[in-house]
Amino acid sequence: MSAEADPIADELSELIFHVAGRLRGGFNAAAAELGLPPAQALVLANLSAPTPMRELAEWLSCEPSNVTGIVDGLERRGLVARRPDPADRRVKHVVLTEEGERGQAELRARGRAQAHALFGQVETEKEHLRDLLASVLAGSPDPCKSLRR
Amino acid sequence: MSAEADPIADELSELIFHVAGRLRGGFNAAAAELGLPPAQALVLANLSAPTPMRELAEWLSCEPSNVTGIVDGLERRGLVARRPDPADRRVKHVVLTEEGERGQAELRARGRAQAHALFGQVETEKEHLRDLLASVLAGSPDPCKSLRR
DNA sequence: TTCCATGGTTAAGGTCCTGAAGCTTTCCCG
DNA sequence: CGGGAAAGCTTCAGGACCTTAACCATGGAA
Repeated sequence: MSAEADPIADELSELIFHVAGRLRGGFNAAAAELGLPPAQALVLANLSAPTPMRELAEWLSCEPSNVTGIVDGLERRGLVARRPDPADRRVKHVVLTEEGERGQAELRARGRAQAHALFGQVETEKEHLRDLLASVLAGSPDPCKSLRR
Repeated sequence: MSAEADPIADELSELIFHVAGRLRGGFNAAAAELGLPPAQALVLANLSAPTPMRELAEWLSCEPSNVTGIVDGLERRGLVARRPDPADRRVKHVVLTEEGERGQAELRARGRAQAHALFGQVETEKEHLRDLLASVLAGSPDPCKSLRR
């Protein structure tokens, strides 16, 4: 149990939080302009293929009962629909409506613009930064599969 | 309005979110073991000098009315106290109790351990990673002052 | 068939957050 | 000096998020 000081790691945590906070702030602002609360916007932005509720819960790292409410909100706004799985009538797949596709495109466009603006600062070192972050994550296993594509 | 693709920036956003999520997950777990909800733990971990409510609100990027509730929680648990400012009787300074000092030490120790574990992966490049992240943040103005020390 | 596991929902309870309204205290300008 | 505007904090109403426990319907297997 190494109790070394490692002040650089402390700094790194703080920096990561700041950068993530900046990104999340921008994302939430974009979501608010579409009249969407953060969690609903997060799902909308990352949903592509029809996805069972349970899978969404895993991806969000929360309880399935919570996902019910979030998807309820998206459904109420007409951005998403529940489609029963013909093979297993217990599961319901969440799918984008056409309105949902538009909202997703809007959110993703804003996210891309924001990322481009933020990381333009390190234009010449983007690949390096990416590799460093990736190797940080490679340390411990992360069971989160991507929801996109 | 450059609408370039910039797929690296997209990747970077996702990576930042993942790393931050890992950190936040660990922090929240540590907080939960102390019986503290996330926001209260966040304040406890970062509070050092006596701090007016308004300043806390700025640091948390939220409305002052919200801070009231969070500090109420910490006060209810005996970790924090409200001390009136003798110079301006409108303001109340939030200060740590002895119990609060202990909780803060515990939270910070866990945070340090976690950061060390995570960023040990890039041992030889920590400084470089720090500089890259710092220059990302240098891009736009961030009015958030540190609460520590 | 019977039993149990699984996917999803409901209900109750707590935390976080906002906006509007209110209180006290301070500040400033006439 | 006096009176209004402004600042700091709280309260209230309302919404969103999240967890646990209980429940229903379906599926699978002994």
